[in-house]
Parts: sequence; C-alpha cells; structure tokens
Amino acid sequence: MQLKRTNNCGELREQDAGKQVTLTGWVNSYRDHGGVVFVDLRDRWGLTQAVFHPEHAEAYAIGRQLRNEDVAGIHGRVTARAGTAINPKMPTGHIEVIVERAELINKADAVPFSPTSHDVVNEDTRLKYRYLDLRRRPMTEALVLRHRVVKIMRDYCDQHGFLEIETPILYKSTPEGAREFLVPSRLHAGQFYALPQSPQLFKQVLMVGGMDRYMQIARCFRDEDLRADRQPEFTQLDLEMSFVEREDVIELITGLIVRLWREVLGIELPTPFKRMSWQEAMDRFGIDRPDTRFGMELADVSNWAAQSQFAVFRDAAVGGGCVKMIAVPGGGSLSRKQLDALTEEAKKLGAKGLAWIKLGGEAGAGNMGGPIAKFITPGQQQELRRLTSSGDGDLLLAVADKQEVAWRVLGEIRQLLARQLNMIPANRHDFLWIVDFPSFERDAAAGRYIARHHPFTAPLDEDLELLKTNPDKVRAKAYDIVLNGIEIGGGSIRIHQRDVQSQIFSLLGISPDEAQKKFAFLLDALRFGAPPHGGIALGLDRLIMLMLNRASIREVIAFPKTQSGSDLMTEAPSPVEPRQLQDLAIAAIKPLVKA
RNA sequence: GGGGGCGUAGCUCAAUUGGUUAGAGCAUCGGAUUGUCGAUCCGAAGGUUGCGGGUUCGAGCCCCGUCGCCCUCGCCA
Repeated sequence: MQLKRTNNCGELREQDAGKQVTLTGWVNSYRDHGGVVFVDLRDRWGLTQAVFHPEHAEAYAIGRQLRNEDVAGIHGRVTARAGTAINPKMPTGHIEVIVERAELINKADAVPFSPTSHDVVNEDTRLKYRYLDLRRRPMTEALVLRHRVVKIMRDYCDQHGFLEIETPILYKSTPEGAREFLVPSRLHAGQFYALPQSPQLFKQVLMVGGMDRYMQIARCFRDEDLRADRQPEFTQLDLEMSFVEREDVIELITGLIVRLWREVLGIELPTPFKRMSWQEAMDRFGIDRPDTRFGMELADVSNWAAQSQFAVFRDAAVGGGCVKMIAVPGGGSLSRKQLDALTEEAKKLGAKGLAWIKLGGEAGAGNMGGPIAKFITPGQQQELRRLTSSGDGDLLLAVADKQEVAWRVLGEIRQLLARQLNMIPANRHDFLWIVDFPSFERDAAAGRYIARHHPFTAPLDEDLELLKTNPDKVRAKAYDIVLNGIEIGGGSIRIHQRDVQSQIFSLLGISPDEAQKKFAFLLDALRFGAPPHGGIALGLDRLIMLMLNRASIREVIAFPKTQSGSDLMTEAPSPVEPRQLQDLAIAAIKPLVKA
C-alpha cells in the first residue's frame, strides 16, 4: 500500500475544497464515461466521489480498471462541485476528489452479492458471506449504534460507582432453568464445566466480596431452541448493587434508558416510567409484559355471566372459573372467516372456544348479533356494554375458562388483533416496570413449587410470614422492564439471609444436601457477612434491536447463528478428531461424522 | 419433538392446466461513451430448478423421503 489516508470517506465538505487528500476504501460503484471515470469510494464513515481524468494518465488507467468492491486508494485535490454536478443526496455531495495518483490496493473477485444492492438478499447468503453483509449500510449502522450504547452503559455505570468485573465463562454446572452448554475437562476426566446462563451467582458473591457495585457486558449461554429474539449466546448488561432496595435499581436503570434514548436516538422520554403490579398487568392485559401502546383491555364479566342464560358462561362463572372479554373497536366488520380463524387460534392456545358478539351492525343499532346473542336480554346487554366500554360497531370476544387460560388466550388474541387491525401506533416507546411478581408458581407435573424468577429472589418483607402459611400469595422483590410488550430486562433484590434462603430451598423441594452440593459457595458466602443487594440484567441484543426497529436480533449481532444453531460462515459446529475426544475422555453416542 | 412457509443463473425474481430450447433485471466479461452519481447504449457468457427417489409419453410444477433457511408452539429458573 503506497497511499496512506489523510481523511475518511465521509467527512469532506465544501470548506475542504483545495486540500490535497488521500482516501482509501472500497469501490462502491464506478461510472466509466470514456473520457472521465467516476468512482464512489466507501468506508465505514461514508462515500466520496473520486473523478479520474485522462490528464493524469497513470491514475486514469487505474481508475478504468476499478470494479465493485476492489480496495483502492486515491490521492488528489478536493474540489467543490457546481450546479447540477452537486449530489444533494450525499453528505459529501458538494465536493469530489480530482484524482492525481491512484492505487489498486487489492482486486476483488466478483462478489456473491453486492453490499450496495437494493434487493433484499437471503439471510443464509448474507450469513455465509457476513463480511460482505457487514459492508452494507444498515449493518454498519447497527454495529456503530451498538458500540455507542455499550459505551454509554459503561460510562453511566462508571459515573455511578460501578466496577466492571469479568466473571468466569468456564463455570459450574447448576442444572436449574435453561439447558446448559457443557465443556469437558481434560484435567478431570469425566467431569465438566458449564457455560453460564448468566453470571447470577458470581455477581452476588462479588457483593459479599465488598465490590459494592458490579457491572459487566456479559455473554450468556443457553442451549435452548432459537427464535427471532433468542440466540444460544447473547449479551446482557449485568449489574448488581449493595445496600439498595428495589427503588434504587429502578431509578438507576430508568436513568440509563433515558440517557440512551436521548443521546443515541435524540428522544426525550417522559419519566418516571409507568409501573404496574403483576396482578394488574394480568387483569388488564392477560400477560406479564403488556404492550400498552393500544387499549383493548380485558374486562372481567364473571359476575355478569353468573346471571346469564348462556350455560357456557354461567357454568364457568359459578364453577370456579371466570369469563373475560375484550372489546375490539370496529371489530363488527370482521368476517365469519376471520372469526373462525380467531377461534382456531384460541383453541390452539388452550381455550375450549371463543365466543363472539357483534354490537349494532346488521342486528341494528343498539342490538347485538352472533350465535349467543339470543341468550342475552336487553338489560344484560346494556350492562355488558358498560362493563366492556363498548358500543355499536364493536366486537366482543369472550373466553370462559380458568383464569390462567382466559388471561393467556385473550392476552394473545389482543396482541394478534392489534397487529392485524393496525392498532399499534408507530414511534411510541412505552416503557413499563412490572413489579410484585408472585415468588412461586406450581409445577403441575412435579407437584411442587418452582421459583418464578430464581431461587435467590427475596420475598416482599410483608409477605415473609406467608412463606409458611400460603406460598401462593408470596410476592417477590422482583421487577421486569418492558418496552412495547417486549421484556428487555429483569432483576430482583436477593436474599442475603441464610435462614430465609434455606426456607426457600425447602419450599422449592431442594433438600439441604442438594442445596449444599449445588450452591455451597453461595450459602457459605451468605454466612460470612452478606450485604443486602440486588441487581438487574438488560438484554442488550433486544434493546439494540428495538432501538433500531429491526425484526430480529441477528440484525444487530455481528456473527449470529441460524435457527439450528449453526454459524454458516465458519461452519460451526463441526466434527472433531477422535483424538480430541480421547484427550477429553468422552465418546459420542452417535457415530462421529467424518471430519 | 410439533405446526407453517420458502428453496429456479453469482444476487433478486418470472415461467399459463404437467408440454417446444427454463426467461428478465442486477452483477460479471468485451466494446462504445468527457459530468455521472442505482449512469447510459451495444454485445457475450452464465442453469445438477437444494439433494435422492417415484408417478407420467413428458416434471421447475404432482407424490414420498431428505438437507438447508425462516416464523412459531413446546422449551428459555
């Protein structure tokens, strides 16, 4: 490389006219007019037009050879463009560089796909040639934004007294929760490390170690099936604080989010963020991460239904279940086919059916239509309209079932319809804290309690007594932060007293022996002076995805894996040499694929 | 493990009811071209229709299997 750059390809402006500059980059496009050749040179910062004239014969000869994605350097004078030569679409469109010297630094083969193409290229092709994909503007933008977000997170935490501390990637297997990736130990034949699902226990130990405030941009690993917003390895902003209560964590994270939105997106978020108990979220939206950008909230009409002549409603209402409804604004225009599809969806979600009532419409103003309309008296109808805040033209959808089923089904239908009927306003950023989660839920299969968050979550002080009498009613010092119906983070205040921790373990059916075996280090730590502490983890990939309004976290990860966990560029996972297995004292049950 | 969608030239797509030699744009290569900026014009080359099997006189199209990618349920304390 003879030419060393003096500037990048995105920064030259009219006031730079007259300067001698050197630029390096990739050929974004070339336009050969015979007597003059235009080449747009691209780097991470932008595009600059280079102009080759025959007067500089050597440079001109090189310019004519340049093709897309060649790496090239140019040296010449920045010149202001005039009149129609100005390209107002480009930040550098008021200038160009008249090339005096040029260098073809590295010729590129014809590329499988063009980074500048306006066609949407298949994702598997993009992943196989990720380095080409990364040259595309949207990918560069995503990684630049991601960098800025992480930088702000580090700065913010630093300003609030946090230490960034790395925790081990080779970790102890604790087979609770998500399936782990295992790493065989060569030095301990037959034993394994696990990759951490999260640094949860280490960060608690750091608090006992007096670090007071810890943060980490932490990689986490979960060997579960993938989704658009789930990768086997993903990144969290993980943090933990000592001598704090729930409010401290909520306030800290609110401040961070506000700063991110302000400095990265230029959006001023109103604070404090809305807050809702888990119970309220379930009652109003049927889901613990409600999307509050639109209404269509659930109404409990059980008392009304108990008086109804419609047996399905009455039986559910008086038989320990409930009847819940949503009113779909303007939903009266839905076709029979659409209603059947919704019913099908409801059944898939576990409901026995989906009752519907059309208000007004063909039945006439003030009347109702649909298969169950005949069971409802005019007086009951008035009451129903009041309970569901609905009117002519609306559609009522009802589920009569156990509360959990009604919540789930109507919660899902609500989201589904909102998307179908375009009820979700664009450019809204509805942040929401969900608090007061139940500590436990019953595992029907095993007939025992399981921790809803994790077994180290502290119960609310006023609920401590209920641990013995009524564990179902115990609420946790846990909190989730939700953005537009997507959970972007969650955390809790932890148990710092050993006796409370033991109580929880026994409630969860984890014997003292078992607890000692799995979590000895934590239990020990809690004995030797553990400060009250709590923390949170934010899903970085999801956060970036939402900030950029992308459809999948793969769009904001440099080298993501496919749905089957493959890396199409490196072709991982791959077979290994039998020798390697031998060293590790392990054998594959299925015959080894030939390496 | 279940449900759904997709797979045709390097890329993005088309191909009537199963019917002639599988087409187009972009990219590539050659030529023309002194103000373009998704340059333009002329020409050329480019195909195991993911793979395997079957049905048929005949399969890109129908059937079975398989591989890959995507969405989703289960799963993700």
